Amino acid sequence: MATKIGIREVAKAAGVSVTTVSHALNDATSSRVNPQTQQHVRAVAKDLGYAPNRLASGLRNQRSQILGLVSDEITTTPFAGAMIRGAQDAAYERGYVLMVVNSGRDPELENREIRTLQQHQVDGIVYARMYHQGVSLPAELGTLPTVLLDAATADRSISSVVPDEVAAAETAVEALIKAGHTRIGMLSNIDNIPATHGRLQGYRNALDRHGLQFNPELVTAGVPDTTAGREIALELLQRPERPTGLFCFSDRVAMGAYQAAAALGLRIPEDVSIVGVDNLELIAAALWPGLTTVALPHYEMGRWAVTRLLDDIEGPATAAVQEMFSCPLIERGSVGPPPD
Amino acid sequence: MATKIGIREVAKAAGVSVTTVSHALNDATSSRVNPQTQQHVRAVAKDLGYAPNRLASGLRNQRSQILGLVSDEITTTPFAGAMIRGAQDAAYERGYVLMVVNSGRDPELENREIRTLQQHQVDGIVYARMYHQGVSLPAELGTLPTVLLDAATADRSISSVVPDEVAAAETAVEALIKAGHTRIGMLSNIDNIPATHGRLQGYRNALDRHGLQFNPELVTAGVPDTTAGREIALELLQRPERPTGLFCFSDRVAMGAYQAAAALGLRIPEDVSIVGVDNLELIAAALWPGLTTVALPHYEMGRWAVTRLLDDIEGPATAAVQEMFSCPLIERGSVGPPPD
DNA sequence: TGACAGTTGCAAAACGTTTTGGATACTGTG
DNA sequence: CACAGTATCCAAAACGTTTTGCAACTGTCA
Repeated sequence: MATKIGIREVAKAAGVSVTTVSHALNDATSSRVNPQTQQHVRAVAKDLGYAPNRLASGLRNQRSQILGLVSDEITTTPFAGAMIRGAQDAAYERGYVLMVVNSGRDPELENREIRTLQQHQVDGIVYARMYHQGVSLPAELGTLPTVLLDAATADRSISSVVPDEVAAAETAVEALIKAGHTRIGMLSNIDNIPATHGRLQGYRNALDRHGLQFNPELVTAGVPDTTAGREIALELLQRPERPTGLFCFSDRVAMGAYQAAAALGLRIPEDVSIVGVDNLELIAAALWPGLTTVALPHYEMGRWAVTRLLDDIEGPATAAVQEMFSCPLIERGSVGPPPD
Repeated sequence: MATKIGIREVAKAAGVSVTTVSHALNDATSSRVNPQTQQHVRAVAKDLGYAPNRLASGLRNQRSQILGLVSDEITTTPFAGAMIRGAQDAAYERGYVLMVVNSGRDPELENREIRTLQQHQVDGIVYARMYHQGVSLPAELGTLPTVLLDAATADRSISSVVPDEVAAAETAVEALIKAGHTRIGMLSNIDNIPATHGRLQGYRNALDRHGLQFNPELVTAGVPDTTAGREIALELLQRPERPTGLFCFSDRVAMGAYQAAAALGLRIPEDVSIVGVDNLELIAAALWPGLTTVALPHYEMGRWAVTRLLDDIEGPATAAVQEMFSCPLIERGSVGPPPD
């Protein structure tokens, strides 16, 4: 730990110039250095525990090997972890590292944070939002390569990735249909976001596809949390023609449905089957019986976002692409045949 | 967006040297520049939208203004978000930015990641672990300033912050005692971690302090998840002398206790009162009635960790300190007077 | 033997800052 | 009028890399 060892120390120790060291370590193919010297230099470098200073090389190369990840409230949700891990893993594999920054809902703060990232010369930015339609990007981003995570721009001008909400709902509802249910209710969301419309659409698609009639009487909506879920489920389950299957907007809502069923003395899945959306371990695996649900692929989306970003940065320019990820069904114990 | 504007562009535009620009922008106090010129330079810089290149200044100053945050599986838990946000907020306020990296359980990967952070010349590292005792730091860290988040070293050689498990349990159990309970059971954890011992200790302390006898018959332990929680709760609630209050190792375990109570036809809190630990919104607020629990202050611990780290980095050397954070009681609806 | 091509190595410039050690002009003093 | 002292500014070096252009050497061929 005497002196910080840099490229000159290696050069001195190996008896060559810094130029040669640099060539030996980086340009594997370059014929500017004798294979023997190269090998020697590498050995010496390893011996000394040489680690290049990335500030210096970033400065010289105009490439920091840093990616910015800016996000809004999404970091307060249980999904944040998976998304960020996906992004990180992908970045790591390609020699990049992530600078994570979150702004809550404050656009002023967000702009300052973006400027900070730019001062650190990030090579690109992953812009993660709670999925709303028509996100508009802050002007600060300028020409910096960017991709949207869990959101999309109205004009489709930059690449983005979101879950396929429609297909997710179809999968969920079809799980009920395949179990034999024909009177399937939905506990929907009142928020005007893509997930609401997409999942409702998927619900209708699945009914249609299997020759079941859509019945507005079987759909209610509320705030997508457990308390509201319990209330609207209570109401729905007390309608004269009680549904035997319930498609819930989210796992949290489904938890409310469990509570409602318990309050009414209905057993799951014998009396009523339930499926959710999200696959929140904390809830889906904890409920009793376990909740059958479709998983939102946050890890995979995080991965995709930085992979795409790095392709943009390192490769030739290509057209923006809007990606949709499908959501697999996770079967636990909340779906069974309908009572007769 | 013609040419990237650097300090020279500002200098040229302001009709002064780069030296003067640098002085004008940084050294507010230095008398090396005439107040008028300083003001002028600043105006010009703002006009041009000048933003210093932190790679360059980092290189020159041997200070990157970057902090590394390395973590293990903790990023897969629901707590990660809050911890990281706390750390980030504190960093941001002092002009630093966070590089987040997670290694799962792979020490090999972790070492490589730490080396990467060092290549980026991070000024210090927050090392976040699931709270185990006697964490040992990877040798790679060398002399880099480090603070431990949610863990502590055996030798107390570096600063660390953990929740005060004992006090947390005392708070929780006292909530039951104050409501009038005298037969209080505990659903404990079988893992050999500080949380297990600390919370058990706190449970005993609280009983002692209020003249209640500790009764081993009222304590069972299991894996700290909902399924196991249900089972051990079922067992405990069927003992001849049924406890009227239950102190649960965690909110997930408490959720299992809710299920057990429901299975036995016991109402909460009329027949049995329950308190947990963690304050996981997803569970505690969703249960019905809401779960009274003590909150683990992850956000605050994250904040403390980087604040302390920055003090170490920027200030004079001080002795390592082991910090314990207290855990406030969050009252919802699961505690009431015991049945008579 | 001399010209030439190919190989291998190096010195030096550049990336965008910060800071040191002057230089210059101005102020007042003896 | 010379002089020290002060205020203001600047040129140049440095941080640790990468890369360009050039030099030295080797061997080949006429």
